Amino acid sequence: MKPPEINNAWKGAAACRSCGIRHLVLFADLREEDFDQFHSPIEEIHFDAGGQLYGLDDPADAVYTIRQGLVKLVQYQPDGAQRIVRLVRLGGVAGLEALLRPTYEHMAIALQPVEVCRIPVSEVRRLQATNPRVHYKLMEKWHEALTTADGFLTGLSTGSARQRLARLLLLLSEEKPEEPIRLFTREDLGSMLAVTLETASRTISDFKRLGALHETSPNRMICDRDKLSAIATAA
Amino acid sequence: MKPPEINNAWKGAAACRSCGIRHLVLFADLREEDFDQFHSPIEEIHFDAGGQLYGLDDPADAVYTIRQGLVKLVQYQPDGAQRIVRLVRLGGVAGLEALLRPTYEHMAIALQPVEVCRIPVSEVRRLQATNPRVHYKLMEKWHEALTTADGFLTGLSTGSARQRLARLLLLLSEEKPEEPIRLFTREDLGSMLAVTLETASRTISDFKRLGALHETSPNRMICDRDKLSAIATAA
DNA sequence: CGACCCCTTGAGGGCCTTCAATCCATGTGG
DNA sequence: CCACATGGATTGAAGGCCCTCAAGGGGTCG
Repeated sequence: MKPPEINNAWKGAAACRSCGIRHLVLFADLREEDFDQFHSPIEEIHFDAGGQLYGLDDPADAVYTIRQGLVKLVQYQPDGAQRIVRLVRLGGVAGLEALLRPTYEHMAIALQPVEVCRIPVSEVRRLQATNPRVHYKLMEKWHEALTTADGFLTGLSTGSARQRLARLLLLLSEEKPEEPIRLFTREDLGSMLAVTLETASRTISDFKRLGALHETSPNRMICDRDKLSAIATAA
Repeated sequence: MKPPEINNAWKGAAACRSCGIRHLVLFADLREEDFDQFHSPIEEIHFDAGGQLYGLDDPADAVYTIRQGLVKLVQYQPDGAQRIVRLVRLGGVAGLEALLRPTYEHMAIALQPVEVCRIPVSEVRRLQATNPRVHYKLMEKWHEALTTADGFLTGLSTGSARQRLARLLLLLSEEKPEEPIRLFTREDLGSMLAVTLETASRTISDFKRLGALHETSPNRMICDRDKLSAIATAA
């Protein structure tokens, strides 16, 4: 167990006013004077793949909006194994429980190089109290998280391992179907689909043989979404 | 397919002021004058087991707080099979998406005789805008739903069928460990644990033989929580 | 009493897990 | 520059758990 590298970097105060994805996140519709009211700094932070945004039971004093990359939310099963309960992508928010609880209820880890905005809870609380739109956006984010969780339950936790993996790949490739997707470790794949890493590996290999996946460079895959759809819904 | 019986009954306008579980639900901390502001009636409704609170894609114009009984939230899997994604119990809320979406995203069915309060969306919206405590309670309910979903993912969708069933039984018996719990159909059990109804049945029988379950009357079981815990965490 | 629904139990087979060995890329130290 | 250690990926073999198909049991209701 070597100590983790310095895998996050503070990139300076965020420029919320000119944020390119503001419409996706909490501060859509803020007015100029709202920005002037910020008391605590909103930071833009980079994490390398594997970097930890926050840990289980860490003091929860900020929520994180994802500007780029992919973050996994992990819980521990009764037997101590890990289970990935959600993925958070561009525009998504991690750590919403910080608004209600003193500590985080998951571990949040970057699956790819990630850019996030770290927003202190105090700011979110103040803004949602005064600004109904922030309040509405916040509820949308809760709903988003819940919808994702439901999707994991119906899509990624039922059916054969082949079907589950195919559905996950469809999910990962839906934004940019033409571009290759970065796949993560087989262990992560397994703990997302509730199968072993060996099964994940075998199934990936199988998909490559079938032509449903095409590996352009190590762990970068182009998805044949038609073939994957056929597998995902197969009897 | 016979048409469903008349299995719900309007029980009159709810007496929110004197509600025994008000501290659990959305209207904790309302003042007297808030109640006077109600425009649409809040109804108290009874459903028999099997009764449907709302269906998938129904127009969503109310949220439901559960006063008694157990409600399942059901989604359909890609192959058309049903999947129970959440259970809602005393104090829980079903249909929160009504605040954000025009239609419901699940089917909500009573697993037992159920008492609910049906609260029109318009009332919730108005109250949360003016009353920060309602707004806070609402967020708590979102969080509650998400926590339940996470529990389903980590506890009820991983491990062997034996472990999953044991965990579910622990969940169902945690409120009143001494009292027998009503078990639902093996099909529902299966679609909650992502196993077949036969496996659910076999495992129940097995638990009875082991003494982990004791059947007092048909489908009423007393749980030996120690034995179930041992099974739930077994290697 | 028979129809119906749900539960139970059996037998066979397939999928996935488990244990294990090998391969490959990377990085470290000699 | 190469040997070696390391961590992840791949593949094999054996076995067990769960699914599938099927038959029979028990309760309820017309």
